[in-house]
Amino acid sequence: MTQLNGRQRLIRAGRRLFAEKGYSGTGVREIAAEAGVSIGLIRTHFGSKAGLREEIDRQVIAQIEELCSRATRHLGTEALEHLIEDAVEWVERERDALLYLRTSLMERTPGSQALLRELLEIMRRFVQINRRRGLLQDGVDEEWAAIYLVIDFLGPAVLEPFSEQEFGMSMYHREMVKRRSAFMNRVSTRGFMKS
Amino acid sequence: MTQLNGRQRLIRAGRRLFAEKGYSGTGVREIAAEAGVSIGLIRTHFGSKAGLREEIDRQVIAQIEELCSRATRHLGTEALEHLIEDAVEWVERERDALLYLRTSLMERTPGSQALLRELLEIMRRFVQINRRRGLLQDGVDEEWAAIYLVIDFLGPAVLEPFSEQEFGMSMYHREMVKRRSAFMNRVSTRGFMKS
DNA sequence: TTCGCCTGTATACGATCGTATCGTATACGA
DNA sequence: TCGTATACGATACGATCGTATACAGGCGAA
Repeated sequence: MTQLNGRQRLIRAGRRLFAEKGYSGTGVREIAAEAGVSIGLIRTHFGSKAGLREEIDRQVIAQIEELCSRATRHLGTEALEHLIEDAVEWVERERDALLYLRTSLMERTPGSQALLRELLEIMRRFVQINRRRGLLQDGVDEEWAAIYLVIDFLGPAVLEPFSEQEFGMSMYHREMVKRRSAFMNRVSTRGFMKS
Repeated sequence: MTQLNGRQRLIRAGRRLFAEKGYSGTGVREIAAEAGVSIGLIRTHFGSKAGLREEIDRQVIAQIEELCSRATRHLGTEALEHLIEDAVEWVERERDALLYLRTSLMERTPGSQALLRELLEIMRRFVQINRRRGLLQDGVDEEWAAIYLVIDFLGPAVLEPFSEQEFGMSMYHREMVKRRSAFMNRVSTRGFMKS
């Protein structure tokens, strides 16, 4: 991290702090201090605090797009498993990005609307492709299937900050993921309750 | 609303503004203005801004507890339908409370941890009862079933602020709810994809 | 009545907010 | 080696933050 320049360090620091304490809960002095640079640099590179957020938004949205579109190249329940596994790997690599995504979604950032739409579009396409391949059960409400997939993608992210306390480990811990993957696979093909 | 006293009006105003713009995004002057009282009254009744939030937390948590425990007195998929329908009625009556719940959960309020735990406990009990009555399929991961239920309860709340834009109506609009209820019923008993 | 209490208002205070300004150091091509 | 752009720092400014203080009217108990 030390070899990063001021601009990149500000992005890192901003992403982490916005994720943890929210946009309006974080001051520019705090960001600059964590990045180890002076406050003025925010203005130099991003114009303002809001400009910094926009840049962070852009980068995180790009990561999510990449993540989802790579996983949904597969089909059926296999694609869902890929999505979960890719998400785990991503979270291990860029945990701050996930928590930022979560916070941003809750704060109704300019970028968060775009992010949600992108997520919905990806899931809609996924459902559509699977229907064409005959992998969808008959009579399924396709729009709700897409919404359902978005919710189940975001769910663990929403619970993540409470996960250590409630379950003793991260929602993206290998063991947790294995159980989640098994459960989701089962639910999506057979359900879990008797009718 | 006009016949409410200062204390109650502050709670209403705080709940709405915290829900919309977050805790640190909302100033005490704004709350007092919306409530139509003076700033000093926050200190009189709640000691501080944080004290006001704690009081709001208490009230919203109580509402959620009431909501969930009433619905889960029923069994099986019928209980899930009840939960959805009760939630709709609650949202129609107290829309701000739902949005507050959402925001609070994202901000990791002192109260939000308690709320999530309560939600988990309710769902765990629900799963356990259904297992005893033989309404659960064999070999289901019960802990994950509870987590899954929490996620699917919170999901629409998370999407709600984007719902009007993305779907043209609230997540708790009758039509939306009907489709959601049907989809969730189907998924929980049969899934939606072929294996 | 008078006292104390409760609800409520008005305003002042110090801290912190985001932003603007001005400064220097370094790098690099002409 | 000069000119200029870029990278970065120090500090000042006005606004707004949450909180504290001072005080006013209403009301029941003495």
